[in-house]
Amino acid sequence: MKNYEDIRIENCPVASVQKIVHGKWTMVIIYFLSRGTLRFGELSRKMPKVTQANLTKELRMLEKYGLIHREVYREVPPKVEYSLTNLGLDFLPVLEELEKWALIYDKNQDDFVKSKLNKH
Amino acid sequence: MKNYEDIRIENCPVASVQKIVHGKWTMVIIYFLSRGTLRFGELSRKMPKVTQANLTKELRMLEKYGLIHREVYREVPPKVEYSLTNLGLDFLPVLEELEKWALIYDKNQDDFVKSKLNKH
DNA sequence: CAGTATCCGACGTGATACTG
DNA sequence: CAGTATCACGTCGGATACTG
Repeated sequence: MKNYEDIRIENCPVASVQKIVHGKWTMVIIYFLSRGTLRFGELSRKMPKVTQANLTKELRMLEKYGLIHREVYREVPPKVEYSLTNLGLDFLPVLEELEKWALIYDKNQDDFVKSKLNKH
Repeated sequence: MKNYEDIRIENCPVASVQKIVHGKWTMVIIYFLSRGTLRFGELSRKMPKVTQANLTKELRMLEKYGLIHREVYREVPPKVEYSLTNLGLDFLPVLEELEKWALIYDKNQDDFVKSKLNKH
């Protein structure tokens, strides 16, 4: 019995990728890069709430996990471009489903609010 | 975590639901509940790495966001059943895409390891 | 331009003990 | 059985300042 309990989370294929979706800004980064290659500054400007330090951290993580590609141009001033890898592109269907669900979720929240307002 | 309302401003539809997928165990909980209603103890046994305290927190969060339903039976001993709401069921396509991607990701990692081993 | 370096506080997460 | 209550610890993320 105890042994069967130990099988546990291996039965959930989702658990292994939790470390990727768990980052606060990862989904947003992938979303923006899905529309095309972006330089660091461009990405940073699209996400003004993220500090450069944290944006760098997240980008490094996504690079490490193989979802994005970092292309450094040895120029002055320096230029770095970020783009999705094939693995990153494969992630887009997830994002699309998540977007669809986000719409449902938002509508649900609206209905919830309205149902409260309509009470009399 | 700061408030997630800030993210919403940045033109990314995904950002608004980040607070849900960000939880370490939320996806796993939804995964298990997608296979049917479970009692607290059953769920807990499937996820032995999660303490009761944290499992409760996550369940309360998912309940608050409307993804799961908590049914309390006033019995002795107490009995509580968790199940997905319609909104929770609507989330399953996201989970399915994520599972598909997890397989690609895992294979990718394998290939990465193999390519390292094959170097001579 | 594209980062680093450093500090700090808030939060997430786990361990343990207790309860109606 | 299904939780609560505490405590402890590590990490995440933000603010600010600095650099090749």
